Amino acid sequence: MPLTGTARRKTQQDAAESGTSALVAESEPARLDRKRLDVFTHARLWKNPCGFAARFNYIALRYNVPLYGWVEERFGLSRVEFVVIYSLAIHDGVTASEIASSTAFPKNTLSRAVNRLLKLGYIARKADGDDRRMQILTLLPAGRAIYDEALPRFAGMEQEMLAPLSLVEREMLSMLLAKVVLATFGTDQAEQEPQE
Amino acid sequence: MPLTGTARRKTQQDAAESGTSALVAESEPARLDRKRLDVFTHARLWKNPCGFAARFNYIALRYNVPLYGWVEERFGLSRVEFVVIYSLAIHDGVTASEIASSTAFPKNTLSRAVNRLLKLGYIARKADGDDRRMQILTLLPAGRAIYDEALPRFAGMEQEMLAPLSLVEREMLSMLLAKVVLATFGTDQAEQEPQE
DNA sequence: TTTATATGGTTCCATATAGAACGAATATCG
DNA sequence: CGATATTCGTTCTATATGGAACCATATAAA
Repeated sequence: MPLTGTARRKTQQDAAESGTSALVAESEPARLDRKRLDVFTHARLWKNPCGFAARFNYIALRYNVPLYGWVEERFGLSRVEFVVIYSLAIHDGVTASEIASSTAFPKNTLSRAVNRLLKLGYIARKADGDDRRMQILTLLPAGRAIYDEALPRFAGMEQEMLAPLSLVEREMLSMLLAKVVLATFGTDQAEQEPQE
Repeated sequence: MPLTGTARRKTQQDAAESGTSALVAESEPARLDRKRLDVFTHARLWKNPCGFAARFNYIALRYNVPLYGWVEERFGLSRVEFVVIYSLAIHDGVTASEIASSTAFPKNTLSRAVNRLLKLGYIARKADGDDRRMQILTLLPAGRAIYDEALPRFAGMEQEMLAPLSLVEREMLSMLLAKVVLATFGTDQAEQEPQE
C-alpha cells in the first residue's frame, strides 16, 4: 500500500474568529475560570457579540488543524486531497463537483486534487454512462488503506473533543447540531446557492 | 469614513468535511427528512463516523463563507484583515502575535494584514513601553466604523443559524459548547502548542 | 436541424499564502 | 558582564489557491 506521497506544502487554514448576537445568557467561564488562557482568546470566546459562531469556529479549528497537519505529514496529502478520499470512503461513486458543492472547495481545486490522486493510484475514475460529462470516482484499495489508517485518528480526536461531555450531553449536542444543520438546508438551498 | 478599500481577491476557505466516532445515538434525519438535500451531503453528515466534527465544520462553513464573501465585496478586506479589526473591536490594544496564536493565522499573514490596515488608516500601532518588540494595535474610528457596519450582519447570520432552536435549546447549546471549548484549553495549551 | 443555455471538468494565470531565514529587542544563565 | 536562547515582527520566495475563460457534453427552445 503506497502510503508514501511526496511530502508537500502544509496548508492549514480555517481560523476561528467571529461569532454572533447573543440572545442567550452567557454562562461565563464560571467555575472553570481557566488556568491562564490568554486574555484575548478569552475575550474572543466570551465577550464576543457573536459567541456561538466564535465557539463553532474555535472548535472546528482545534479539531482540524492538528488532524490535517498530521495527514499532510503522514501521507503527503493536502487537505482537499484527503477530503476526496474521505468522501469516497463515506460514499463511493460520487463525482468531483458533488464533493465541491458539498465542501465549498472550488471545483478547479477539486480537479487538481482528483488528478493527483489518480496519478498516485488512490482513486479511479470513469465517465458516467448516461451523462458523459460526469466522472464517477471510486476509491481504490490503496486509497482505502489511507482512510483506514486515518479514521481512528479522526475518531480519536472527536472523542477527545467530546470528553468533557457525558453521554446524555453528547446526545443532546448531537440533536441540537442536527437541528441547526437540517434547518440550514431549507433556506440556503433556495435563497442563496450553497457555495463554490 | 473610508469604507472603500480596493476590492480584491476573494478568499473563501474552510471546507466542511470530516467528523468523528459516534458513541452517540444518531438521531437520523427522522422527520425532517429534507426536501432533496443531495445524497452525498446527506452521507457526509449522517453516515459519517465522525459526525460531530462534520457538523461543526458544516455549520462553521455555512456561516463563514457568505459573511466573509460579503466583507470582501463591501470593504475590500480579506478575511485576515477583517479578523484583525474584529479582534480589536472586541479587545483593543492586543498585539499581532496574540491574534495569530488565537486564530491560527500564521504570523506573517497577520503582519501583512496589519500593515495594510495601517496604510488604510483603520488601525494604529505603537511599540509597547516595556517590551519594545511588541506592537500594540488599536482600532481607529474608520476601523470601528467598519466593525459597526459589519456586526449586525454577523449577528443576523448567527440569529438565522439559531432560528430552529428554542431559547432553552440555545442556552443548552451554549453551555455544551462552552464545556467543550473550555476543556480544550487545559489539554492543548500544554501538550500540544495552540497553533500558528 | 440550428441556436442558446446550462453543467462537469480542465487550463491559465495573477496573487495570496505560508514556510524559512532573518533582524531587533529581551530574557536567561554562566 | 558576555553568551545563548526566545520571541515579535518583517522580508523573501516557492507554491498552492481560486477566479475567469475555456472545451465538451447535454438540455431547452425555436
